[in-house]
Amino acid sequence: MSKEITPRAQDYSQWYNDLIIKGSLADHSAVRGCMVIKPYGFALWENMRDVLDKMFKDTGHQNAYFPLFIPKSLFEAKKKNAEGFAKECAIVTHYRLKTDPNNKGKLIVDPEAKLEEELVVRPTSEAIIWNTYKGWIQSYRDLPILVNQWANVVRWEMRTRLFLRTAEFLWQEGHTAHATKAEAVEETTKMLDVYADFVENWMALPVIKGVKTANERFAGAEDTYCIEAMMQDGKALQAGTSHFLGQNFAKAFDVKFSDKNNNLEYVWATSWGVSTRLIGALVMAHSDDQGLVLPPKIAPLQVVIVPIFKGDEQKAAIDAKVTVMMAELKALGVSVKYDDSDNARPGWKFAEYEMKGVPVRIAIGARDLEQNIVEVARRDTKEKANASIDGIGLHVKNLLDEIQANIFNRAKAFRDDHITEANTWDEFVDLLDNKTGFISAHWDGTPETEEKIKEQTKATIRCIPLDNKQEAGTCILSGNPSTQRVLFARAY
RNA sequence: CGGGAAGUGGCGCAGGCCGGUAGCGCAUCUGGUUUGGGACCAGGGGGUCGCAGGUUCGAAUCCUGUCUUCCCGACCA
Repeated sequence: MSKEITPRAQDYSQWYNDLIIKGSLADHSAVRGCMVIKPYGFALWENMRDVLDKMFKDTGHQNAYFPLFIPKSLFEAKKKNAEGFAKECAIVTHYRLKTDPNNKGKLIVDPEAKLEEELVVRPTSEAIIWNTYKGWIQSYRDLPILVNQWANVVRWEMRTRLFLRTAEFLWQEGHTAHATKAEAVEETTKMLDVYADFVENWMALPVIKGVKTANERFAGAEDTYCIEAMMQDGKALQAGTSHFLGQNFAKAFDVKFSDKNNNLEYVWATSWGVSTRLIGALVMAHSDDQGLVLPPKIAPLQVVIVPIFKGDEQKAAIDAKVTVMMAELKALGVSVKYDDSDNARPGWKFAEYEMKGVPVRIAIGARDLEQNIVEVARRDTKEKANASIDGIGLHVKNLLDEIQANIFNRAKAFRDDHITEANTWDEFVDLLDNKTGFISAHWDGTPETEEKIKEQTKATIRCIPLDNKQEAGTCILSGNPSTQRVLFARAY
């Protein structure tokens, strides 16, 4: 069949692409570097979005929306930020097309319709938002501002991969303004905790919280905090970032407020975001050679019921039982679909729902009815077991919880098993090439050394873990003194 | 931006060197038999061969140009 997936061991990249496309999450589009997110993939994103949105609101944030276009003069106001993104910006220069006088039926850009000032299609929204905040903030009484927006952004990447790096992607970006540094720093770490909570407890993906080195820091930030996850090939994937922006943007956009003592002060800022890239992380971390493996808590569909029958009589008897089971499951908040379509046989359906990563499958046939049981198959381990129809709702609900926990534990065991300490350069290179994963090693703290390591091995410092212990050592490359180990890895 | 591959029914591909008006698998439609791990039989529908020029009596095939996508690299918060 054309539905076969390239095994992980054979070609990891192709395996990933196959999962995305054959699992019906997304497709390539006619636009270079841009994908079509299909209904199944979008349902997954919606579930993730809904959970995050509630978490943001529970921590006092509100949603708003800012323009897609940013006037170039505003964009370049914060120099460091602008330079960081300059190489991958899409620019609007004209506002009208006209028919081509030399080529009937074709359109050309109307040279008469050149914009006075070019518009940058947002790669991120700090500039337009801080320009707006200037008008919102006069007094300490106007602070804090805790705003989030769900939006699309465009980054003209040279090379793209479905979900992991696309020219256009969906994300949320929080932008907050505070009266004090301490409050802004607290916000930065609070949102990092929210991300870690979400990714670990909903996506079942263990992460390491840390802070980025200067080289990897967000353009315009004082500090970039991150959560780093490990994929099944041992590579790292940055799953979310939270930036402490200091007063950088306030100064660039002249945003001041009067404090209680009537002194004018610059506002302190944070920004934080996660994107559809998380879907890529989810897929790469949990799935197998049979298809997607989705965590029950965010799976678009948690349970599918497949009937097996000969003739209308059996079908009617099965339908009756299924109706009862469905009601029971739905009452417990479980999403369930009864696939009694007659255009595919049971075996085909089994394979199809495994491809799509539906956590639990229930098969019910005539011989099950006689014994009042069903066959329950779990996607994560592919184990099958019979279960009594009585109390099936609770049974399945518990099973979903068990699957959620198992997927997390499995990923965590793999992750922990692939964090290794290296104490010599040879050891470092050997681990990177042969064992893969994260390598905990001493670093002398200079950007130059970090850069050299990257050039020689393609490994970057993923983060300095927040709970890092201090210990004296010598840098893996330079031999200079070091006070702590940092995490290196090759990354997506 | 460098290197490679590819654009042919909805999807995946063959045909191309050697030009003669398009074929296979899957999907789809109709009828029937089936249904506990990707069913089978019979019949049917669907394609200006990426686009634009050129050579030729004749181009999917040869030539020139062009567009797009994918993979590898460089680049990447």
